[in-house]
Amino acid sequence: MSKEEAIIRLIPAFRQYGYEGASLSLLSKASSLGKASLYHYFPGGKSEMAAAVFEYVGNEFGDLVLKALRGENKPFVKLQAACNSLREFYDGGRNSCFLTIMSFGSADNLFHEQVKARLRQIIEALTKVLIEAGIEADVAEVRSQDAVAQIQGALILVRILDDTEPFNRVIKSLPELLLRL
Amino acid sequence: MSKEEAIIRLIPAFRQYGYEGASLSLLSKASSLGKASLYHYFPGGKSEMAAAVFEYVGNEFGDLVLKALRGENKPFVKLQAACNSLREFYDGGRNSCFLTIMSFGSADNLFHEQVKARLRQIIEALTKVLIEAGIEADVAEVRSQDAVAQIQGALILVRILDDTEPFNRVIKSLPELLLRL
DNA sequence: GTCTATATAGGGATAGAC
DNA sequence: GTCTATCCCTATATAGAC
Repeated sequence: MSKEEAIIRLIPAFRQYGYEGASLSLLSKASSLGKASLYHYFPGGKSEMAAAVFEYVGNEFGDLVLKALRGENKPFVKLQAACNSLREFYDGGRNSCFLTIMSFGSADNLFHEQVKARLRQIIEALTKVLIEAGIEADVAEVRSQDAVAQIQGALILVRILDDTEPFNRVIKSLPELLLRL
Repeated sequence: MSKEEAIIRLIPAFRQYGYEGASLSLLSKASSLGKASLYHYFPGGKSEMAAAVFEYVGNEFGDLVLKALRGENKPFVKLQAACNSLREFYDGGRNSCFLTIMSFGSADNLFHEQVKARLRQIIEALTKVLIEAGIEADVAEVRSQDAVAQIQGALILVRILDDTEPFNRVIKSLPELLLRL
């Protein structure tokens, strides 16, 4: 098994149980690897596993969502593409966001700066598209922040209410909401 | 020390570290009570402590925020009052929401239904005010959900970005956003 | 690279004195 | 009602065989 494969198998465990909740026995089961094997790939232990997962998922997000925001298409088209990618990335709202997961408990102590950097990157990419669309810079920034908050909040509602509708609704309305006059 | 006092002292610990992250040693320090004393007040152990905290905070929210949504004032006035209470309740965005905290890891297994009930209660109370204001029922419900999501998301942004502005902005714009035509 | 077995620390929880 | 001391279990992490 490759390290990448190991990381991929760890993702759902951290996603569902959070950093503290994902015990090594649990991670071992989830990956079908003995504890010692996990330590072979991640000598730094659990925190290194979480860091690897966080980085991997972050890159995935970059390739899938942020990529859609770059390029030469019209802003509205790019936003629509990004929203489709978002739906895929979050599995229609069923996946929790790692930024949220990593912002609690001791994970926050360990990863605060990295999480902050990722979030800023997302907001910045979104802001750029809005500016392209002719929206004033400071309005664009605020609106991007609000959009990200809306998504994060929707993901929480989905978890709690056992209903993916809040997420789908947000995703559907997002491009127009962002580009409103 | 009364049980209520014990609960009050436990609140910040659970808020900051989450359910799994709040170890008994930590809870013991936070409350200035020995572990055995904690078990005197909460024979059911940590889960009972969390349940008590969750209930207490929920009641606090009811007395402070939901109360503002009842009564005879005009909808817009009630929403403004509720937003002021929200700002107080979340300490300007510095407090995380217990609904979010309790929706991860094993806390989710333990408290899922209670968390869901609380969230529904909040959405319902909000929806009722919007209906009073003449908004159609299904629009009102959707808009209430979105508002709650916006707040939850803003609280996450605040945590991650170390900046309370996203929360304050949402709170400020919420009454008009909810009652827009 | 993966396993079994084990070391060590910290977790939740209890007993019993005061 | 609060403490000290302690129990048992699980958690993280490591050793060493294959």
